[in-house]
Amino acid sequence: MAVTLQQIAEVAGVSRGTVDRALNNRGRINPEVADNIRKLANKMGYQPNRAGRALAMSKMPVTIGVLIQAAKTPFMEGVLNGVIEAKAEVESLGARVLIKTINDMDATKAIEEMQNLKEEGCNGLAIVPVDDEYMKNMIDKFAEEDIPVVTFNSDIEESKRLCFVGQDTFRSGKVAAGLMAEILPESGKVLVISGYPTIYGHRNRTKGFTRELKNLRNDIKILDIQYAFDDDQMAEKITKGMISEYNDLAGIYITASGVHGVCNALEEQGMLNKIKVISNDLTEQNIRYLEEGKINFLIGQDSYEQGYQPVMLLFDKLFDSKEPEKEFIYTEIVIKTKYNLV
Amino acid sequence: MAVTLQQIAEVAGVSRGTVDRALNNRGRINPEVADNIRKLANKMGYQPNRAGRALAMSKMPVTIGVLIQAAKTPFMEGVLNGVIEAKAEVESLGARVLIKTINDMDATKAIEEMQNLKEEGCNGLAIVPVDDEYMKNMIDKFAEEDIPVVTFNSDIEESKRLCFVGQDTFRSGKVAAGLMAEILPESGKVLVISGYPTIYGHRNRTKGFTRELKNLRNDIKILDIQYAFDDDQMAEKITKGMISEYNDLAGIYITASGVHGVCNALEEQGMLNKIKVISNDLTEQNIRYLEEGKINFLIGQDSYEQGYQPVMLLFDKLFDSKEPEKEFIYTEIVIKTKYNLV
DNA sequence: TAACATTGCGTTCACGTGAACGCAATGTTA
DNA sequence: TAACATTGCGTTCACGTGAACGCAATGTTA
Repeated sequence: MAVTLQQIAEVAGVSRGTVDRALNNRGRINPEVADNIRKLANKMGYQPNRAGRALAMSKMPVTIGVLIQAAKTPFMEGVLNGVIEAKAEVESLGARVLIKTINDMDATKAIEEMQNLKEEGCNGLAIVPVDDEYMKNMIDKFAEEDIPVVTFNSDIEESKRLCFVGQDTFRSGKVAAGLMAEILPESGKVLVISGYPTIYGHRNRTKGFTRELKNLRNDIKILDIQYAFDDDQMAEKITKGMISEYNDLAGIYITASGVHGVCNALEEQGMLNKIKVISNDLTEQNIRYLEEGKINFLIGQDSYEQGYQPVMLLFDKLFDSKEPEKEFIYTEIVIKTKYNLV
Repeated sequence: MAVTLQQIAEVAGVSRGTVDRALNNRGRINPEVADNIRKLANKMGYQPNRAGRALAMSKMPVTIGVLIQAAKTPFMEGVLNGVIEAKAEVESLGARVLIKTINDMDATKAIEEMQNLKEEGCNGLAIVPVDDEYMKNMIDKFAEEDIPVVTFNSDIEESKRLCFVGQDTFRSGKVAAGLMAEILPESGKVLVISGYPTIYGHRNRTKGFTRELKNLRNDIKILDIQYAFDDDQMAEKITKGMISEYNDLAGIYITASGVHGVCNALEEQGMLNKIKVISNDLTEQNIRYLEEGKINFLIGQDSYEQGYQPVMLLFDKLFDSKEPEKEFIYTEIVIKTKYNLV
């Protein structure tokens, strides 16, 4: 049977209140007495009973805010599912979770909503940040006021956020390279199409991909990285250009949006299935192309965990004073073919 | 703020006890009154507070038994981690989890341990069953005594178990076929090595694999299925035989143990990297071969979920009277290369 | 030295629930 | 009709915890 505060109090010969003060560092206690009690609690294997704590804290419930884009992509739906599941779980323990969706993650709007959430009583915040100086300052301000902020999906490393939950994008690029190396024929050229080079994740993916592919296949030449800025028409134009320039083009890796344009180009030039295509993100369109066999692999993120974890990390911190184990909590890198979707 | 029994009682103009009787179907209540209260509770969005329930039930705690092999494979460690995590979670709500490991899942021994667990007060059981008539009867007996049994990893479909948590093995075979189709060269032969044909999972994997590969690649000939009975030497002998018989052998799919034998054969005959190898299960040895590039893909199971889910399903059933959503709860089919291990 | 603050403890209240008990009104049996 | 059972409710207790309060002993300030 589990050890309770009362049992510790009896063994220590003090009252329950004193044990409480000792274990929760509330002060107003003789340091020696506190130390003894802590040692005793440790020896007896005391673990606070969550149910008791939850009831006692229901007067001042832990309140977690979640600020998230409203975008209706399968990825975002997965994230939202994770958030909702976590919400149900912590709410059954008396906590509150306020979910705010905004249409586009514009920094000014987001900062405004952060302020609103604070005024609604949030003592912890999970947010998909944008790379913006004011947003960083806002996160730091929250942290200084002892309102921990967890970033997820994207990150501002220099900020005082508690931790980050998301993908290791460099490694994601390496996974793509490993797959490409498996399916490429003997010799040939590979095209890398990146999104905005200013976006950290895109830069990292291309870096991981090119480095590892060079390692694995010295019979393959990687063409200069092309930037399509998440634009399908641009991606299509680039692809067409490369196909006509290099008749031994064997593979294309796209770090971001633009798959539609690439597939259009391949189809028009009759190169579908001849040129291997690997991309990231389980968007609806990407999934359709995967099912149709127009692209070979998708590298996905565990969207559910990216929603679930931030809420839970904040709850553990605010409810149990439990710090996250790591600063970077990387979600699994998922390889998807048409056979293991869902 | 969350709705409580007390609030419902006030609105309904009855006492809290009456609401409790209505919502938990305890009888001793006017059916009309009960019906009204249930409707009201629904309308008010009542969700029982887990913390309150947990405290109230701490006199007769929910007790969950887990019966599991002691094998020290990475897979089993993952399962055990999942069980341990779930244990911590439900114990913090006052429940108890008794974990029993046995060295080999011998039916007689397992049945004995099931009996022991029942005598120790288990009111729910998670078990990796073996295909055995007596075991099936024991599971049925438990079910009849209102002790729900969840099977995981393997299953006895005909039994009265609550549900099964594990892999869809047929689909797992199809995933392997999809990968094989991607990496095989133009034309050639593929060898399928199965474990014991009597084991449901092995049969299903070969079936899924052969059917789908035939679909995808009519330039590829699939050789007659060979049985290595999870034996490395047998697998090695088969592989050597096939290599010398067919000089266009291009791929090998192994449903079970025997990868070591296959790799030995390939190495001796200088065919490493020339013949593609795909197998199942993230054993230590398999992972090493994957890292060394001797095998191309591993199809893995989500071991953690296979330990975590059964305990949670039983807890939800026993604590919240919540039935599992499905009879078959399939864990994700994971594609592993050396780049997305862990 | 009087007035007040701090230290170091014990005690009480409240949180929401399930189980057990109480008890009047009504039904059933011999 | 007396003795007992059942129905239909209300009431109380207990679970473990955090916060607030109480209060004597000791320290600090003017």
